[in-house]
Amino acid sequence: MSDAKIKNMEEFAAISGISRPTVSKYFHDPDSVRASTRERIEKALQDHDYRPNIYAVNQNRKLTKNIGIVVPYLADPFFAELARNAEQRCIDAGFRPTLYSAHGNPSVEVEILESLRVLKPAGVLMAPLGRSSDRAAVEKFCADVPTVLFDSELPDLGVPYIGSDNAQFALLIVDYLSRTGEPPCFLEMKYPANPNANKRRQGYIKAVEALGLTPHVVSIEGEGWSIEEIARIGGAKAIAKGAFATRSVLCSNDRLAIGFLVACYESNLTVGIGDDAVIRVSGMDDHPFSRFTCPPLTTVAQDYESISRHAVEALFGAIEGIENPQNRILFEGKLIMRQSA
Amino acid sequence: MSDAKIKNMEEFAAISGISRPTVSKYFHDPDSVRASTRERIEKALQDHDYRPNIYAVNQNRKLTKNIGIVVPYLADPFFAELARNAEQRCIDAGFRPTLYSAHGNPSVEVEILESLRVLKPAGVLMAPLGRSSDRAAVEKFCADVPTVLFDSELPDLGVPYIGSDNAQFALLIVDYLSRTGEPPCFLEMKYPANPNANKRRQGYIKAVEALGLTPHVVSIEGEGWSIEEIARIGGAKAIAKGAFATRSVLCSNDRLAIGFLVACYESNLTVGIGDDAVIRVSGMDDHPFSRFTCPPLTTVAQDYESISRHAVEALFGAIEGIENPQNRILFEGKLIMRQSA
DNA sequence: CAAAATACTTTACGCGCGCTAAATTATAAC
DNA sequence: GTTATAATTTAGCGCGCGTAAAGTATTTTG
Repeated sequence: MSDAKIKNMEEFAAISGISRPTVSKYFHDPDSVRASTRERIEKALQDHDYRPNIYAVNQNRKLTKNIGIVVPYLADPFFAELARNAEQRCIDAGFRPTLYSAHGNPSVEVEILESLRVLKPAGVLMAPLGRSSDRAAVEKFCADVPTVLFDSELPDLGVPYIGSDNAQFALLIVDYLSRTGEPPCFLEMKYPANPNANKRRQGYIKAVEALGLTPHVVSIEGEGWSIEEIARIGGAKAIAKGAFATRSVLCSNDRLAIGFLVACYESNLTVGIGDDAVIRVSGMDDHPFSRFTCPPLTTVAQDYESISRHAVEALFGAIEGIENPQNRILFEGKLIMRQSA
Repeated sequence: MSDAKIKNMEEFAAISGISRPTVSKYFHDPDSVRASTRERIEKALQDHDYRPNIYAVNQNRKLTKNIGIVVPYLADPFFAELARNAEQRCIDAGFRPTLYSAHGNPSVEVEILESLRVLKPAGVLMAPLGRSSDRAAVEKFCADVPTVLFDSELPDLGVPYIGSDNAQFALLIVDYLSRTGEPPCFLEMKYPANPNANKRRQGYIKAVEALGLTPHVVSIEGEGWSIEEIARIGGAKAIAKGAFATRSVLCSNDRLAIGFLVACYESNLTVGIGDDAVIRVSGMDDHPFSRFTCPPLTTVAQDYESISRHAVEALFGAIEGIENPQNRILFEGKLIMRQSA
């Protein structure tokens, strides 16, 4: 490794004994040059460690190799995992993903889109905040940049969407809980962040009614992304009021369930399926932390793998201008039985 | 808002009636132009929504406004929070932060540094993986790019470091636990990911010995970042073996404690300070989830705020070439008393 | 072995903006 | 109103690379 630093492609081309346009071609696609020239370039590359200036490259290419990955709340390990998965797939495909979190804030979400425009990304993978998202801003962005939405849908936007079949989630776990004990009540936030919550509630009601039973929905106050804390406070109140008609609670998502478990603990309700337990609690999502609650949380697992894979593939399709007829793909969940229910 | 799209600064300058160099100056620093010209530019900006091409800008500036924020494991909410905090501060200072996670993988960490070189960032804020980091690669990077390390130190690297006074953490909580009950045993991973763990163990030993007592360190097997799972498995084994000499366990960090709480649950040990409790468990870090365990976790809170603020400030100093004599700043922790101990 | 096909080289321009020096205003100070 | 000062304009080069056209070398084909 020579320490003589190479300034630009011109110099590097001279050193490797190949013309600059050919070297440029090589960096764009190594297989596009003859094997013998490729070898010469790669030999020079070993000795001199040169890399094209990314700014000069992107200035001249119509399309950059950048991909934006936008999630609503990165401090939620659920989104961190989804983002990580998608990120790796983009890298493997030769793109440069960049991660953004709206931190639960709609104006931050809009700012992210603005700053993404400047980056002229090839495409964007976006899990919107949901209800609080600036629909118009997102719609306009999607019209300008190939975008695939995931996790949370913005209805009727005409943008490709990959997510979970939330109604099926509810059906699955209502079925299980009803088979193994009392049918569940449903715990949710009164003003949930995204439309998934509504679909889960509807799925719950339908599933319970299909069993000829009466649904019981408990909606608690509180907005924003401090979901565990909202569930802890609201859950304790609901317990004190005797709001739960049965000894089984299905929470709209795992973070709510985690908070509700604390509420139960603080209300001296033993949770689980043991003899001493007085209440069963379950969630939905298979949040990374759900297996480390006490007791470990019974839940419905999102198909992380399939969602991220299909989202990325749909994006690559959109980037290449392929109109996918299947504009909306939903994946089923799997029941994860643990000790809480 | 006219829809006529502006191609470049030349065109925008013509529309706003100001010369291009002045417009350029404005974008570099709005206050560097006369108020009256600033108004004219901003008026044109309202009508036409033009933004300088970021690639052309960065190609010509010696120094970009990019800042890299590198953390070892973004799916850990602790790092997500630290990153978020630092990110916001960078934005407020007019920089463009980009978030990277090594996902617990040393080779990914090196790749991040490589790709950061290409971005020619003004500076980098890095929480290294720790023990598994490629020291040589990090050292070389730090020599080339202004870098501030935080959370986890790479000793004797001569790079500014902002972190916590881990020995003080241990002292604080050993003191508390010993005052209110039996002195704690110390639970840790045999091969911890970063040097903080060692300092905490040393602090624990010193604190216990200062009380004239015998330290008991329990080191469990397992490597990597699945810390809760490691603690669950290893903790259960240790419990079964009767490895804990006292009825009080101090875990090296909150994630270990969260896993250990599950081990206790599964071993039918009631945790807490109530009459029925047989063991007290505490952690260190004040992990975002530590308040939602059952029982809520007693811990020592890292000073997120101070760490991120000082790290960012130290970085800004380094960017401006200011040699800070105080090359290493440690912050004290605060005792957070909850129901687990 | 000649012709055709492919790969490469040379030349040259363009991308959008940073930056500078000199000339020309506009503003502030007296 | 004159000066000193600050702000702006004019003019033009340079950054590093993409890309196109035309010519030359190499490989493939028959």
